[in-house]
Amino acid sequence: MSGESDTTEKMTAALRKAGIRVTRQRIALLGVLADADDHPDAVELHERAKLIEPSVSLATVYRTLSVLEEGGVVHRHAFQGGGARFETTHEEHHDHILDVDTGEVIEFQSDKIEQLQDEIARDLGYEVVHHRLELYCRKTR
Amino acid sequence: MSGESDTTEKMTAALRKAGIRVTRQRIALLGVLADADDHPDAVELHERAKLIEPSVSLATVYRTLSVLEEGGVVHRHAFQGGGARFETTHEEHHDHILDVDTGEVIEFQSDKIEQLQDEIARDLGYEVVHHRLELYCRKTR
DNA sequence: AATAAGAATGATAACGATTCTCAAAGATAA
DNA sequence: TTATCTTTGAGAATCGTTATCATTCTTATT
Repeated sequence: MSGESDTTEKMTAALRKAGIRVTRQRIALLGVLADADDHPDAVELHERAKLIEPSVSLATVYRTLSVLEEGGVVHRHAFQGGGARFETTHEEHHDHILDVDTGEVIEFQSDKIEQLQDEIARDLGYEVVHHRLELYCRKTR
Repeated sequence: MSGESDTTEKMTAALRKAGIRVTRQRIALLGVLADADDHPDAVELHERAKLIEPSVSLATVYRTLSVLEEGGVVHRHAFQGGGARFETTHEEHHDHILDVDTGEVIEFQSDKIEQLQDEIARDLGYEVVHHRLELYCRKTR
């Protein structure tokens, strides 16, 4: 039996793997991110991280998010209104539907759209470095 | 022969048509927007408007841009990095390619992509209210 | 385990883009 | 022309985020 939680070990390993120095704050924040199945902003992540590691400051949350982003561990999204929101990098690329009434975020993926994007760019003499596709939607009921 | 410029008359008419009160500042800003073939931000629009009407303040530029947006006269875009950028509402809807090296903005339009978006949303029980599609690209040479 | 060197941290100031406040000036309709 | 209501300029305030800096912590090396 170890004194360290399973999550701590996992996050430590993940940080080392990404070549990022391991600190209590980073373990806490990465744990929070791994647990989140929504797309929280920095302030929300700060709230959650404080429950695990009360000393984390908002400045460190922002700094760590940038570090994790550079390390390819998280993605930053700048949806309309409010600040940036984050999610851990998982399997395949996806885009987002945003429910304009509830603020809920749904992920989707379409090879067809990706192909069309490449095609359009190519025809204009460009290649796509990255893109942003957000559908602001309302539930049809 | 009129003492008023042709542009002034046109902008005045456009404002009245949109049900927006006519002021010197608004005429100037709308004239600048109509002339712009790029996608300037508020500060840039302020610079240009001051050449026509030196008294315009940045606050009024922001206020007027919101009014014009509500009136459907201009569109506001929040591209990555920096502040919002604006363009007059012209003919058909379009999306944007952004040259990541030069900052240049190219417009494009694809019915196919629009259709696919609607389809994807529909399948998930949503209808698209509006969307954001930006391709961050590099010239292939 | 002790250490040295560099990196990360918390607190808070600073920042850029945008909005708000409020008294003064202006536009519109009667 | 007047009365009413809107818009304006100047600057303060706000929001999300980044920078500063002295202190604390990680890490690699003993």
